Amino acid sequence: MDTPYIFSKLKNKKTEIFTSTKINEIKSLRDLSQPLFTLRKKTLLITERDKFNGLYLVHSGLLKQSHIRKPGESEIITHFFLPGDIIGLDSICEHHYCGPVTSIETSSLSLIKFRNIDEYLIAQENHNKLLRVLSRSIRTEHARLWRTLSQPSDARLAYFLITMSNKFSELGYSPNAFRLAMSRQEIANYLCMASETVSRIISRFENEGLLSANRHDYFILDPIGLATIAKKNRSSPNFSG
Amino acid sequence: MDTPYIFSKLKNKKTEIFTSTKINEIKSLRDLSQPLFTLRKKTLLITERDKFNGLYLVHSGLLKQSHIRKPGESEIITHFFLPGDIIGLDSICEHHYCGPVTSIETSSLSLIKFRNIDEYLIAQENHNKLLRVLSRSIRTEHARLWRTLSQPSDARLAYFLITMSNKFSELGYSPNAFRLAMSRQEIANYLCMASETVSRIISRFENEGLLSANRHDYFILDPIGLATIAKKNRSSPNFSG
DNA sequence: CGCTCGTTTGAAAGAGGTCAAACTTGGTGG
DNA sequence: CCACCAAGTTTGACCTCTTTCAAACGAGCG
Repeated sequence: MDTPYIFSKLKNKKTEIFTSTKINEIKSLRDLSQPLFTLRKKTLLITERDKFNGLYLVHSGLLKQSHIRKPGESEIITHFFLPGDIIGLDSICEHHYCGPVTSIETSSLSLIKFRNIDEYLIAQENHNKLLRVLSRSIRTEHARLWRTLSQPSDARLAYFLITMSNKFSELGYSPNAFRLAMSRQEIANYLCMASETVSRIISRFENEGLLSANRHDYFILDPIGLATIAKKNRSSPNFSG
Repeated sequence: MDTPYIFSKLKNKKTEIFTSTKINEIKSLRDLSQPLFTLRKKTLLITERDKFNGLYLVHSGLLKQSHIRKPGESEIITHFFLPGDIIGLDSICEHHYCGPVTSIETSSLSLIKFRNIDEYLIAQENHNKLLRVLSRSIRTEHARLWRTLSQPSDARLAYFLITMSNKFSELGYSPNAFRLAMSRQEIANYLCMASETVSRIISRFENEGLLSANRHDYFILDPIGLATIAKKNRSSPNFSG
């Protein structure tokens, strides 16, 4: 199947709408941030040696955070940051960021500067916002990692695609037709699998009529079927629901 | 090898010392908490339906938090809580706790009540403490899960034992001789492996002279060798350091 | 003393990783 | 405009690790 017509739309859509109820707190954080700036693709935003100086709010584009590995080793990707995501939550009150952050495609961001956390957060209101965001972040990250950890690779990938789909949906895009700028290798590193496995499973999904994938363009044909695979897990093959 | 002499000491040691510099913030949080209470072994502290009403500070004993699974499925253990740990960090500003929390052995705890988070956290000081604890918790949990996720099972188990060793060391106990009240099955669920695999790897470690394990009592004979196994990973067999 | 539950050990099967080769695509230069 | 090159992707064969199934073992408890 060729690239669906909707992809051409997606590629040009540059809006930065924050429509999700989930990110209400972020909206107000955005008001406190510095002006937008643009980062060209494959550019380092944060190096491993940068000191923590604030949170970055992603307005458009895609970035990744990775762990430092020895040369020759495959990189470990800990986060993909999409529009609406916040970079640096795990580094508040620490001296340095967790790992280098690189843009995968051209992205626009704004900085919420933290010269001194105590100085910045004088308003009780800001404190509470931040607490909420942090606590939610712990929960969702933990849930995501546990899902990844405890499930076979097809379920991991299906869950990843559904998560992406939901994110795009929240941002006002189509949940079933989207472009993922990251490579297969990067998806594999994010999900802790070999890139060959990602390829194989995508091929299998295509054969089963669940989705259509052409390089960076994905088209989910059977969201329910995909969700069924994402929910299945090792210890309960006869899953019901 | 028989149970080393030190175990008898450990079993009777009921102190609740918080000597770690890592948990300075917790110390002061403790001052704000309600009196101690005791929970008998294998007792539910938090059910899946309990509404969030505060953080629990563990003074002694051992508890586990799990995820709700359908009957017949093996449980997923997301956390073990040792003395000095805080239960509920991922549930601040949420309505419910993440999953049921059960004591594995007799434990003593205190509650830091949060009738209303805004009411409780009037003092800026408390806010900052909590921010620090939360941010650190995101980072350490993330690191732990990534380690678990990306490494073979022997490295997972070695890392788990080292983590336990460090925790006991921080609490003022011996780092090389300790009692873990959880069963093999529970360790396996925590590390996302089959309990048989845990058994096999422990046997292997014993044969290799790395440790001696007798039911719930563990005696680390070669901490450096264990650390080497914990650090090795899939993509770099020729690890150096 | 015998029961039960957790643990250990063995054998077989399956999932995923590694290695290697073929293929596709986008960019470059003639 | 076309040929070529480099990088990413796909596919196949093989191998290793882990799980699963099954049975034996051991300790604690009535």
